[in-house]
Amino acid sequence: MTPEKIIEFQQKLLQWYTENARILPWREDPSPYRVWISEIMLQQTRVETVKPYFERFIKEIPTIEDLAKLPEDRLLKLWEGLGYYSRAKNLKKAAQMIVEKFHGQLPSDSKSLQSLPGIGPYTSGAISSIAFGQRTPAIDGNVIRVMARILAEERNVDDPKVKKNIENALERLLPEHSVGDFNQALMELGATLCIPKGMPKCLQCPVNSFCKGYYQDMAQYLPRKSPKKKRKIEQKTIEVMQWEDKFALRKRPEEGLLSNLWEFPQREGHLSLEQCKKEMKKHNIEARRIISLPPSKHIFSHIEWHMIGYHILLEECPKNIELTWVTPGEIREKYSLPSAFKAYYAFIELISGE
DNA sequence: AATACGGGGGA
DNA sequence: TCCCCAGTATT
Repeated sequence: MTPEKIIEFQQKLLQWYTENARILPWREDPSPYRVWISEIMLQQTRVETVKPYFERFIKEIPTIEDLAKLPEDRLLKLWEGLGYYSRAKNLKKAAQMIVEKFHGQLPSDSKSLQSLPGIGPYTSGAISSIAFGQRTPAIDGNVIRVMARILAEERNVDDPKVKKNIENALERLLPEHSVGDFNQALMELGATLCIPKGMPKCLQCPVNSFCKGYYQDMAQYLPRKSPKKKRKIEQKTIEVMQWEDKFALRKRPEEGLLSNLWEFPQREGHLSLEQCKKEMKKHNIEARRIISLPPSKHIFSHIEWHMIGYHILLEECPKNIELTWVTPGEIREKYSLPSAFKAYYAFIELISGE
């Protein structure tokens, strides 16, 4: 593109953004802290999902210092249901580093930002451009799609070489001023017009005259990506153990899936009622009554849990150091229980009459 | 280069 | 059922 064309592209896109930008909580005051929190929450997560989490988070933890000293259990409770929980743990780690190494202020350049845990190539570019006005690209899934269509890039965009090519093309398009708006405009375009599914709304697009994919009538078939691999299926048996008005939870390990979150005790495989009774006896747990609960399925990005469950009513409280006994109300207020256990949590709320 | 890591919404 | 989402860290 000629320099004149580039200027025209920038103007068209920014003008469209001025008129069509959605009103979002993190846009009303794009301070570095708020932009940071929003960008972390928005990683692989839809805008509509993030909105309520963001508002609640900022209200309770308004500054980096507050975040740096926030207890992890409280942090995980605020993150409950949002997924990718290492984001929350990295957030606190990064806040402590910012207090220690950067005098409590987020650095403005993308290189320093990337030295903080949880901040990679996309997020560093987003923060430095949106919060600090630095001329850095912010390439997320939206931008990849928009650029692949503009360039009519038919190669696999999962290939780092192809991604680098898109980055180079985008660098040349970045304006000297309003870079944050420019980056957000590209993402907004991807989210509202240049959409991933269904027909892209090219007729409404402010930059369709620059789009090679549009002229070749190819936009809807781009970008091309590597095929996904299939999920592994795991069978689980969930034990909903009740003693008086309390239920047993245990804390998951520090590493791996759903680390440090709470769960109902579970065993590998689908145990029959008889096997379940046998397990109870083996651990010297006296059950008054065991009934089976409806099966439930939970889909992660890379695993499927196919769960069956048993409600196990106990005579006395077992002296198992692993287990923590809590009421449904306490779970709701204090314990971070992943969405995978929703069906069984709903059951205990139901039988507790809450 | 491939895999781990959540959860939900829409076709 | 599958894909995608304002991706990052680890292997």
